[in-house]
Amino acid sequence: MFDQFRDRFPLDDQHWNNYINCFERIEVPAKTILLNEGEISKKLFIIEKGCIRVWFNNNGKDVTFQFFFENQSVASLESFVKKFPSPVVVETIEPSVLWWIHKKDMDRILAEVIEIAQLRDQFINVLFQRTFDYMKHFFSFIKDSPTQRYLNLMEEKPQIVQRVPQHYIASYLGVSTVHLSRIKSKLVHKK
Amino acid sequence: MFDQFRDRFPLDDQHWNNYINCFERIEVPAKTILLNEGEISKKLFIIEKGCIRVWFNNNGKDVTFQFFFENQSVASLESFVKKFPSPVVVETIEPSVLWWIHKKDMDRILAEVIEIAQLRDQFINVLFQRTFDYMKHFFSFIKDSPTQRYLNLMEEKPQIVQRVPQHYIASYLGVSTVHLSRIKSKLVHKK
DNA sequence: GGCAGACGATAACATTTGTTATCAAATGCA
DNA sequence: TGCATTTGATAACAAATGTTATCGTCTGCC
Repeated sequence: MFDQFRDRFPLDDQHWNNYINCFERIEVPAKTILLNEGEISKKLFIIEKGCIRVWFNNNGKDVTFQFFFENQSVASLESFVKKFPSPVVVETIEPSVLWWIHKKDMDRILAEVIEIAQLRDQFINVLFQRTFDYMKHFFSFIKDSPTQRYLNLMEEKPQIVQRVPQHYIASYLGVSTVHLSRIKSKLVHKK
Repeated sequence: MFDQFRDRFPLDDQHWNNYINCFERIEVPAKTILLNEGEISKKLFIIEKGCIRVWFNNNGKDVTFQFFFENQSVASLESFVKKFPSPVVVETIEPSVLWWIHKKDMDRILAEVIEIAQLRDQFINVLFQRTFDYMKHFFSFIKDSPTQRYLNLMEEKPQIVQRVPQHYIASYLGVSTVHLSRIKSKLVHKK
């Protein structure tokens, strides 16, 4: 699982093994809630197999706003970093195989690792990249129609369209399930 | 202008003065374009007086997506950091007094300053905070009606409502100017 | 002072999107 | 296998929002 990341980290084997031993492997069924609204996040997850959605309750309707797949790490970032009650629920969509690490271990690793200039730069790059991704996603809400957002999604993240139930995608795109059906139907009709 | 920031930086006066001497003061009229779409951003601005909007052209309509006021720093972040052609235009709304610094100076300062643990943590915090702000703004597009977004804006950033022409606010909220007028009119009527 | 352009309100109409209800197909599970 | 649940399509209607056009006011500027 971790081998694929090994060469990005200029650490000796002892440190490296020490770090990856902090992770624990679990297997969970679909619809497992990994973090509930209002909880304070203590775990960071990495997905070996499966997928996860992050959503929140908006006046009784659930609104999905992120999807994660294999090899991605997942947490309610704001809650994990700042110890705020999580505004979101983290939940598996498919039966999944996950690795998790406790926040106190993660903090310790980060504190050590950030002294290494190269890793620090990687870390800062990741933070920038995350902001850019949000900006981009946000842009598309301002400028694109729901139909265009759906087309973008198929183009840019086909995994989501293929693996995720459609009603989750609808709320991710900011439309009702009925309307997403209409959008798909119109697209097929035009061909 | 820079005194207000002085105590946050554990630097000796020589370094500090050296850094702030990299900034240059300019006065510009309203509707001055500081960075155009497609340009690569070389300057970071700090606003002493005035306000700035960041917008982009979407099929002939301009869409505003950020406002900045006194004491805030402004750049097309993605362009400034990654040297990409800017997707956005940076433009003054009011006649403004600005301080700017060239990217090559900023990079040098950052490289020096990031070795200081305390400043590095501040820097990382700013990056996190920026991401959280985007998430929050984005959330409100998914979950709130345009009316609610307008109410939030009045509550959270009254400066914008007070100082910025309404048609810019409309595109910032993701509605047409006509609809924003309707929203305001309904709110007044209900009182 | 007067003029051009920017700004904002409003009306009428068009289009998009949401809501509710119903049905069919697929899926999971006992 | 068979039943309950989930998922998705569609229709009919309601509500929200966009578009175009018109008008009045304000503002900066010569």
